[in-house]
Parts: sequence; structure tokens; C-alpha cells
Amino acid sequence: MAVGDDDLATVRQLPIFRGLAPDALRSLVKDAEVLAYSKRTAIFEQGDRVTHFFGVLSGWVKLYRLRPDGSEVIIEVFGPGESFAEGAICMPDGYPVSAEMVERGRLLAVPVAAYIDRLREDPDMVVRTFASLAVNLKRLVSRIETASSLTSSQRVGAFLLHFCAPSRPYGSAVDVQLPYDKKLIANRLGMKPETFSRALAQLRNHGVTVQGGNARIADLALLRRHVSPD
Amino acid sequence: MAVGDDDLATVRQLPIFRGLAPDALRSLVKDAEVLAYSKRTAIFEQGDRVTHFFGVLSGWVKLYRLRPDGSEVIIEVFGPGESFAEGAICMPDGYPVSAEMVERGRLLAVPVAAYIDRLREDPDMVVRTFASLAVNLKRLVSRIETASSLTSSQRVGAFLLHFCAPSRPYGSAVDVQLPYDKKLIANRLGMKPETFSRALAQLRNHGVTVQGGNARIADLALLRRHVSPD
DNA sequence: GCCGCTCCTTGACGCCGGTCAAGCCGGTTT
DNA sequence: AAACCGGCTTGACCGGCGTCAAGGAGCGGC
Repeated sequence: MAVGDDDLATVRQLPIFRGLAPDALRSLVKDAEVLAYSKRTAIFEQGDRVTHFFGVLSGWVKLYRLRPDGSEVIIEVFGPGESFAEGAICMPDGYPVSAEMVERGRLLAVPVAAYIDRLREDPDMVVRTFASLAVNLKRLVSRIETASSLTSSQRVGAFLLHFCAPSRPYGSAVDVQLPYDKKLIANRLGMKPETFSRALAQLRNHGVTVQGGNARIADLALLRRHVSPD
Repeated sequence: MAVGDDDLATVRQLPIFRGLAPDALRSLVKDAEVLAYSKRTAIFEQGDRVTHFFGVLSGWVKLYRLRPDGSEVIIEVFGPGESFAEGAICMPDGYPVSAEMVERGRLLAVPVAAYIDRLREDPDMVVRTFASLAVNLKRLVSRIETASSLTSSQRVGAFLLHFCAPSRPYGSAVDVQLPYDKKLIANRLGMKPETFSRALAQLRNHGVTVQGGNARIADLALLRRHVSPD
């Protein structure tokens, strides 16, 4: 499906396209298409030849690796306004991870061949692409750091804090919507579902109450202190 | 110091320059310089404005993050023939990690400003840079996977196997030189020195004997089976 | 030589988190 | 309604890894 005017606003916010001149953007998305996926649809598999990179218009996508024993390790989860797999553009051995929808949603799929041609013509786009790549690179670095130096309840706390930017304070309390399955959050944070559940229970001592997919943080500063004690 | 003819051979092997036409390479390294560092010298600090990326001519460099409590988390360690910080080229907030020599050695420092200018002129260099970035990206992904799914002794085993990859046929014993301090290896593998030491002790049951900085693997297949049991 | 130092190893102990199991709850089917 | 099922929680247990502490090996300086 071609890119409609309603999607264009979201596309313009993608890190890899942000700040692009309107006409340059329009000509660029002419090569791309919008794909609607249902929950649990595979987008690409580890080892597949790299044909596209993607922007998320709606829904959530998990990037993961399959272990020999069948378990999967979540590398990263991307949501609306984020792009992924730009780093795979020049990978001759194919995507290093698999990608799958975790909620139904719509993706912008940009063919790499056409994109590389544009890169040759427009040096500014090179810089933009590097910048977008840098965003995801930093996320991986942070992931390594937190995984190896925080306890499970600290990681869960950091996750909640990361997701309460767009919500509203009720007085000093903040409500956070858990964006997807708790099982997936657990895996993304490098722990088992049981441990995640216990971590939430622990966080009650730090002003966090959870009911269903909704969490309320009574005191941001208190939680921050638990996540990174000075 | 300018780049000498003796260094040129090593520089040509860097992933980011590999396959470049000889004259293009020469004109490129004119902008760069060779720096000799002693052990434990800081190369850049997290948050510093990004001015260069680097190739390792000799010695070892650790990239790490400093935690609020003063401990450091090793993100990656780079050795001869590898390049690092290409991914930081377009990071306006500065390097996301700190870099320090762990052994005395020599680096090729490439100024990013001049490099970006070249990127604008030569589209092929864009592709090469992406490819080099992809190498380091995949390393980070692998690091996340192994850190969250392997036991400490499996990670140590994988580390040893990684360092003797192309060296010997099956059946015969293989000697591996530990490239740097055991404490650093431990940190790089996300464990404490004590745990690393115990992991080596465990690996004796899998045909690995260590004396000082030298390890001998009696049976590659046996160790592989321990690292990734089917 | 003796000292101090760093690096590494080994032991004892405790806690975090994984495993196995049971039970609760909400939604869907029959 | 009853039966079922998947997502989530909680408990009991235990193994792996971190922590603290002691001690050995190598090494440079005086």
C-alpha cells in the first residue's frame, strides 16, 4: 500500500527522516510502502537477505534471536515513531535478528536498494541515516550496561520511568500504561516472567502500584532513587 | 605523527577501509594521524565532543561506561585490525562511552569532520562505513545474547573459542594466548574476577588447562559442546 | 635478601533469580 | 453454567554468582 497523507505526519517524525525537506521526503516514500500486520506476524527472519528497513507507524515490533534450545532472547522492542534495521542496510549475511509484530500495527517498509541510490545523490541523507543509527546503537549500549549492573527490580523501575514521559502527573503521582505483554517486558529486561512479577511486588515498597496493564508511580523521585542510588 | 608506509598495510586491513583503492586510501590517511599511547591512557571520555574515530594498529582498547557508584561496565574491547567509534560520527551528545588503552599501543585517529566531507564526495565510502558499523553492531547484539543466556563458564568457553577460531584442525590440542588481563576479560564477559577464575576451574572438566596467560584446549569439539549443547 | 604491591586463586556464606508447581482470574467456548 | 485456557501471581526450593576474606605467586624497588 502506498503512503497516505495521514501517515506522512508520522513518517516525518521518524529519526531517520526528521528534518528532511517536504518534497525530498515525499519523493523518498514513493519507493516505500505501508504494510498492515496482524499480531504475531513474522516480518523477517534472522539470516534473510536484507531487502528493507522499517519505520513503525503503529503497534509494537520485537527483534529477537532464537537460541539453539528454542528459547528467544529479545534484543529490542520498537514502537510508533521509531525505525529499525537501518543498521542492516549493508549486511551481506542478512539480518542478524528476527523481527515479529507483538501487537497488530502498520509499518513503513523502505527498500534498501532504492535507499542506497538516494544516499549516493544526497549527502545530507547520509548524515541523517548515521544519526538514526546512532540512536539505536546507544540503546544497545544502555541495554548492556543496565543488564549487567542493575538488579531485576531496578531494571523494571528504569523501564517504568522510561515510559512515563508521555503520561500525566496526578498531583505528584504518575500513571504508566504497560505498552505490551508482561511476559515480553520480562524477556526484554532479561528476566523470567516470575521474576518480573516479583520485581513489581518489590516496587510496592518504592511507591509503585500495578493493576492489570496499568502502573501508578506515587513518587518519581523515590523510584529514581531506587533505580540509581547515588 | 603522520601515517608511515609500514602502518599503511595494517590500515588497509581495517574493515572501514578494506578494499579501498590505494590512492583513495592514501589521500584519506593524509587527514589522519598515528598516536602512540602508553598503558591506561584515556583516549576519550563519555560525553566528550566527537572529534575522531579510530583504528587499532597495535595494543588493546577498552570501551566502558562509568556507573554512578564508580564501577565500570566494559562494553567492548578492540584489538589490532579493528576500528571503533565510527558509530559516534553523528552523535551530537558526544561519545556514549569512554575509551582507554589497556596495553600500550598505537592508534590511527581519523578526524570526523574531514571524513564526513569525503563521504559527501565518495558514495562508495558510505557503503564501506555502513559495513564497518554493521560489524560492531552485530558484536553488540551477540554480546546481549550471550550475556543473557549463557552461564559464566559457557561464556568463558565461547571467549576462548573465539580467540582460536582459525588456528588448528580438529583432534589436536590448541593453545590460546589470553589477550589481556583476566580481570578485564571477566568484566568484558560480565562477571567478577572470582567467578572468572572459578569458571576456568570448571572448564578443566572440558579439557581446558590454563597456566598464567596461556590456555590449552585439549579438544575443540568437547568445548564447543559445553558452550552450545544441542 | 626483605618489603610492598598487584594479580590471581580458593574457601565460606548469603542472596538473587531460575525452576517447578499450584492457584487465581478474565475471557471464550460448548 | 460448566469447562477450558492463557496470562499472571505466589510459594518452595535450589543453584549460580557476588561478596568478603585469606593466602599464594610473581615482580620491581630499596
